[in-house]
Parts: sequence; C-alpha cells; structure tokens
Amino acid sequence: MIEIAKAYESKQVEDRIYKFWKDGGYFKPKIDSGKKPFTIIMPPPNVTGELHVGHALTATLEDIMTRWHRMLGDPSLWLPGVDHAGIATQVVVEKEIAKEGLDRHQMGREEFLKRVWAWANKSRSAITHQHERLGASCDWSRECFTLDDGPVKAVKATFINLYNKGLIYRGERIINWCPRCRTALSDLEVQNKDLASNLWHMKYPYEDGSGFVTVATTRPETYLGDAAVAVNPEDERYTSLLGKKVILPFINRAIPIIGDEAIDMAFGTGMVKVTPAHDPVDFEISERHHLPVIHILNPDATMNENAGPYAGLDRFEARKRVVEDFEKEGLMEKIEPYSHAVPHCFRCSTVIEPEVSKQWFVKIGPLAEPAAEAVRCGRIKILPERFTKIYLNWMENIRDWCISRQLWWGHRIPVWYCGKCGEMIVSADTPDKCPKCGGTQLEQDPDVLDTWFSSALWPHSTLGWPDHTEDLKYFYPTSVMETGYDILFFWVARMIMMGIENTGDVPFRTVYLHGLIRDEKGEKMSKMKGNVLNPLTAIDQYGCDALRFALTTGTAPGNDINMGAHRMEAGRNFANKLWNAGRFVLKAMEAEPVSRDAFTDISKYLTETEDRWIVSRLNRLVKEVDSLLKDFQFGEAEKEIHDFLWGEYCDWYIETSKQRLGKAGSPLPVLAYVLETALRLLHPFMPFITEELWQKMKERLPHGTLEAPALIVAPYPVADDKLSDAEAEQIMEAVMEIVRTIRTARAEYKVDIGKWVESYVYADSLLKDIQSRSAMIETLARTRPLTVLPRDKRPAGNEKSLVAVLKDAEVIVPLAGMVDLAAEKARLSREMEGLEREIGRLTQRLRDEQFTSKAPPAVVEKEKARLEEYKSKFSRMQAELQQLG
RNA sequence: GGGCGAUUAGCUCAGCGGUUAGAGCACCUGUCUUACACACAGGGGGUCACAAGUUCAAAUCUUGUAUCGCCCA
Repeated sequence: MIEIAKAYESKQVEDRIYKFWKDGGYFKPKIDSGKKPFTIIMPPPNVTGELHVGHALTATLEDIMTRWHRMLGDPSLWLPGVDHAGIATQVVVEKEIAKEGLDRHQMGREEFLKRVWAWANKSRSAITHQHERLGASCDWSRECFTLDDGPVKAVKATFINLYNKGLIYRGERIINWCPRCRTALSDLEVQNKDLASNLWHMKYPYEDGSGFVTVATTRPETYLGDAAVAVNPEDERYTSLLGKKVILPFINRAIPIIGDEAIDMAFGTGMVKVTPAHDPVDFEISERHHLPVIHILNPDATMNENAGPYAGLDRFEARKRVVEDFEKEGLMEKIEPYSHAVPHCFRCSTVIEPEVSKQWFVKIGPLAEPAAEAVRCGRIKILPERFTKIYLNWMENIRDWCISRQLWWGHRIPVWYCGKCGEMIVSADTPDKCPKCGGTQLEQDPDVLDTWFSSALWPHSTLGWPDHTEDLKYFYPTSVMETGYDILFFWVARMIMMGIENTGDVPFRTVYLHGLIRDEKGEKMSKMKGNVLNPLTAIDQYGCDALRFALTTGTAPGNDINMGAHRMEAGRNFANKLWNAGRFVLKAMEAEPVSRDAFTDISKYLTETEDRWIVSRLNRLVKEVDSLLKDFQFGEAEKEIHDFLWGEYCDWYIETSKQRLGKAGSPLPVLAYVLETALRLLHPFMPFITEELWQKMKERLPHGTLEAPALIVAPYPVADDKLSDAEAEQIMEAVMEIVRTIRTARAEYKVDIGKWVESYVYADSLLKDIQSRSAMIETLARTRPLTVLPRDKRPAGNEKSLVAVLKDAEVIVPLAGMVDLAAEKARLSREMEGLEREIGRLTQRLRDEQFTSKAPPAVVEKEKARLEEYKSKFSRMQAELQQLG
C-alpha cells in the first residue's frame, strides 16, 4: 500500500480532486421533473480584476448549500457568472491606458472597447480559476457573462417592455454627475462622506439699494447659478420681503425673493439661495416657481460661460475666488466652521456634482410596490431578518432610477434618433430607416445602461429569459440569493423588482446575507491600507479547506468577520487532525478488512459500550447538523462537526480503540463507519480533504460497499433514532470523568508521565459497567492496578490519598507520601461550598410553587435530578472529609 | 436627524429564555505516549457594558443610558 503522508498536504490533493469532480460531471444537475431542484445563481463578481476574500466567502457559502442539497439528492444548480461592471471596469482600463500616456477619447470608442474586452477576457479566466481553487462546485457549462448574447437579449427586451409600458422615460432631471468619469450616476452609486467645511454667510444687496439679505451656503460658487432667494412663507421675519429683488454681486443679475415651504427656518439665517441646476431641492423649488435653470458647470467641473468672471476656473478654485471677492467687497458676513455630507463617486471618489441633465430613467414606483409586497407577505424571506426592515424602508422611499451612463463599456441603449425628423426609435434590432419620415440618418443613443440594470435581470436572464427555456421552467424561481449585505439594494432589491416584472414570479425564495470580511484588527480591507487578504495566497499557505473553515466557522449570519492568520491556522490544524484520524483508520483497514455489512447495519458491530456511545453521539450530531443547515446556521453546524470529530471521536474513541484493534470484537467497523459518516457530514464545508479520505476508504473496502462513485454525490447522513443510546452515554460520561480525575491528580502531583499509579473507584449503580471498562480506564489514565468496588467494600482508614467525588463514583488515588492532606481538605471544602450554594438555590426553587406549576415538567424533573445529584455528592464528600480526619 | 448592529476570558468571537457561560488563539505546567508537536495531558482566567423592567427562570426578552461601528437622509 502507498504511504499516506504524515501531515495533510493540500497541494497534493486539491487540483487533482477538483479535476476528478469536473471530469465526472458532478457539477451539472440532471433535470428531473419529479424532483424539486435547488438553485443558486451566483451574484456575478465584477470583471475588474481578481476575486478578494469577500468573494471567497460568497463562494464558500454557496458551495456549502449546493453540495449539501446535491448530497440530499436534489437536482442542484449553482450557476456561475461574471459582471461586466461598466463604470468600474472602464475606470480600471482607463488607468491602464493612462500608463501608456493615452486616454479613451484619443483612442476612440472602438479601439478603447477592444482594450476593455481584452481586459475582461483575462479577468474572466482568472476569476474562473480562482473559483476552481476555492472548490466551487458550480456548473461551468452554464457560465454566463452579462454581455453574452442571452443577457444582451434580455436587457433589450426589458428596456423595450418598460419603455412601452411608460416605465422608462427620458427627461431632464437632477442627477449625480461625476466630473472624472464624466457620466451620470444613480443615487446608489454615490457615497456621502462627512467633511469639515464652512458655512458661508453671503450678502446679496437689494435691487433698490436699501440694504441686503444674508444667505448661508456650503457652496458659495454656486451663487453664479442662483435663480432666487427663498424663505419659508411662515417665517415672520421675512414675510415683508417676499417679492422684492436682490442683485447677485459681480454678475449683477437680479433674482426674486420667494416663499417656499421646503425652507428650514432654523437653518442658517432661514434664508437660502436657490440654485436650480445644481441642487436637488432647489430644482424642485424651481419647478414649483417656474424659475430659470442656469447651468454654471462644464462636464469636467470647470466653470462655464454663465460664470462670468469665473468662467474657465475649476470649481474649487472658483469657490476660493468667489469667497475672496465677497470678502473684499465686505459682502461676506461671516464664515463658520460646518461639517456636512458631500457626495463622492463610489468608483473614483471624485466629488459629485448634482446637475440637471437629460437622461433615461426608470419610473420605479410601479416596480417597487410588488417587490416590497413580496417581502412583506413572506414570499421572499430575508435572512438575517433584521434586513427586512432595511429593505422595506428603502423600497418605500425609492426614487426614480437614472439608468443612462455616458460610458462606452456596457449595454448600448437600444434607441435611435432620426437626424431628419427627430423621431425616437426604440428597437431591439438596428433600424435601417425612420418609421415616421423614412429618413436613413439614424444615430444610436451613444450612452450605455447602468451595469445594475443587467444584473437586475440576472436570476432569469441566465436561465434563458425572454425565451421559455427548459432551464427557466425548471430552475426558476431560484432557491437562494446569497450575497453580502452591502449589496442588498444594488442587487437583491432590483432583482426582485425586475424578476417580478419580467416573469411574474419572484426571482428567489430566500435571501441570505453575509457580513463583510475585515482584517484581524476589525478594519475594512482595502488596497490602500495594504491589509487585503488574497484568497489564492491563503489557499497556497493553508489549503482551501482551511480557508473555507476560517471564513465560515465561529461566525454568525450577517455579522462581519475578522479574518487573519489565526483563523486559518485553526482550519489547517483541524484538517490535519482529520487527516491523521483518517490515516489511523486507513492503516488499520489495511491490516484488518472491514466487511460490507458494517455500512448497511452497524448495530451488530456495537460490541462494547464505547461503540454504542460513539454511534449514539454521531446520531445526535447528524440530527443537530440537519436542523442547523435547514436554519442556514452553517458556521454552527460546522463547529458541531469539528467538536465531535476532535473532542469525541479522536480524543476518546480512537484512543480507546487502540487496545482492541486486531483482536476479536475489533472496533474497526465502528471506526470506519463513524469516520465515513462524519466525512459525508463535513463534505459541504471542507470538500477536498473529505473527498480524498473518502476515496481512500472506498479503495480499502470490498467493492461496492460505498456505492456512490464520489463523496460529492454520496447521500447526506440521515439520523436513525435506533442508534441513540442514553445508557451508553451515561456510562461513558462516568468513565471519562474517572479518567479525567486520575489524569488531573497525576498532573497536580507531578507524577512522572511514565509512571503508573494505583487507584480505587467505588460505585454502586454503575459498578458493573465501570468494572467492565477498567482496562480502558487503566490505559487512558495510566493507572494500575485499578480496583473497582462497591461502596460497602470501601475499607475504613485515612491513608493519605487524593479523593474525588464524582457524579456516579468516588475515585481514590493513594499517591503515597505525596499528597498534601491539608490542601486536599481545603479543595474538598471549597467544592462543598459551591455545592451547598447550588443545593440551597435548587431547594428553594423546587419549593417555589410558581416554579413547579409554571415551568415545563421536563425542566422541573431536570432540576429535581440535579438536586438529588448534588445532595448525594455533598454527603459523599462529607464522608470523605471525615475519613481524611 | 432616522434606522441597524456590536459591547461575553488577555485577543478574536460563538451562544440569544431553562445545569455552576463556551471555542480558537495567547498564557502557565508537563510530554516527541506506536494517527497527529499543525499534537497530547493538565491548569489559570469572565459581577456576559451599565440601569430599570417582564418572567417561576434573563448573557439571552423589553425599555433607557454609555461607548464603538455601519447604513440612510
């Protein structure tokens, strides 16, 4: 037989196993109309570059669910894909060509797009490779890109449908303009940052020269675009001023003082300037009062010709100059420090300009209402539940969605304009002449759609919509949408709106949101800080299973995760522990064959108490994991499996089995059976090491014992209550307690590791069971001779011994000459004090009629049993104390 | 300004109505015991942020306070 490596070497395993799965076709579900499928559409990562550890978490959680369902026998589809990520990718490639001293305008649209495609193709293969390294069991045959023909068709169909229904319109409204990207952005793509700035109190003289008014603003340069000064009509300070006019200094434009309810009387002087072209609230005011909309900025945020003396200046330079000029003329009443939210571009962090612009919008109300209702009535469940409120709050306060982008990379808007008659043609195919005037001078809208417009269709466009494909019929609505909570609005909310609109059904039943990955100190990872954890580096260093363990264990759904080397080390150590347990069992299997029936009916091999115990514990674990997985508590499920394998199977069962191997009544069938079941349980979480060990077991078992060709498609364990055995568990608890007690005694009195010590155990009810386990106790505790006797055989006397009173037994370790009698007495007394306190509390509680009548009977019974146990322990301790003299 | 989350052992976090509250790491002691030193055995360490309330029973539910973080406006 081939030597099995002493330590688990992930590098020797992962690529080979992944190829084995892929070649075996296990990732591709078989459509079976008799079975309910399980479907996850992967939220597509951006094609901007490589995956980060947040994507690794997404992939791990989705893989856990997919593998679990696949093992349950559900036709399971995990459909992978990548997002063209319009603005993000364009920014990245622009930076690339900037290194060559180029910009996209010099290059031209066509050349530039070639570069972006080259970039995208490279990234796509990198992303695929990374997913493979992560063990992702997704169906690569269905892999999709948002600019593939299918999604393109879906985008066009959706645009045209919505346009025809009047839900897409073109209009002049306030949008967010990024002067660096030179495109409009939606409200979601803006990040507000609180910045320390000033509130400038500027004076505008009355037209009639009778004085001046003072307005407070955070953006003094926009005075150039002012169309009015506004006060609240209720504001008694200013009612007499309504209708008067003031002059804008330096440009000498007269503007009226108007009254509008939107004005906050408490802000500044209660009198504000109104700049309709560059402020959302002011724009609304201007519509109510028919004020002129005066643009003062060029697309690159320099001042335009309306800025008079400031034309040509950058916006921040203009601000400086305006302030200086007002100060020089004594028109600056005061400048007070003021902190306020300033909008920034979420991709390039440039300060955004709110700006009136002609753009395409989605009228969102009619889409949002059914989307909100689907969550409100529970057709879609959001986990953790607290995000439901956040979702609904957003949906209920949503504003129309600006979907046109002045970018080149993306879905071109399917609209043409006739150069002759100005007719607008909305069409999926390129029209050759104007349907109105027959003109052939048609020009397509130069803009592309917001990336998130195509991602919104993702759960159905990937399955073939608008065509009525078999995939769409079978796999839609999908089961779960799993993603980070930071993407709730971008993705999930819009997918729900568009899914319902296009298909009439919700896109998914459950939304599972995970937390963000932070670094070890809890700080957000960013390239700037240099604290980014590259998943491939982590995998190289610790192994994929270790990384997956680190990402998902000991975390609660929706909570942020602090990642660092420590967590991955823990994962690696666990993998190694499991590997060595496997190595132990596999080696034994080479020496001693395990027959097939151990896997069909283990009960006939449960010869000893510990066999019944471990199988009983395993069965409890299976039940527990099942219910945790159903409840989306992946981390908790994984931890339970970890604790069982390490703390029970390795620490106790393997240890006790060593003495029995190779003899009659060998525990090997049980060792193998429990390990095989545990491997199946653990497989969704740590797929590589489990598959590798499972295959090695399969090789060492009679042909056909393990029916499945691979663990990835082996059945997930099902609990069998016939295997649970309370009696065996009680006996083993007593045995383990005895062993631990003797070990502690040895350690406390620094008994040489090689030295055997004598010990006595006195018991009654479990006497026979403990006696039958005495060989085991001897070995595990290195105690010999071990005498197990009924309590009435206990000789009187006060030899200097270490004494411990346990739940079902007393343990005496003589340790001649070493025991400090006073210390022993003190220890016993301390323990008794604690017991006394507990006894008092329990007695009182059980005497309380409220408790006995209101608490569930099981709880009352439990408390009674505890009281009895403590009382018994207490009186036995009392007796021991007396013996010690 | 509104909402959400966190506050539990030195650190990072689980637990979220029912035993005297757990894990990993770190720390201390001892072991290379024939699966594993990426390990084994043992140990120390916590008025579960604070206050009031609900309950037979609160780390767990409610309300308030404080500190930190996030989201929205």
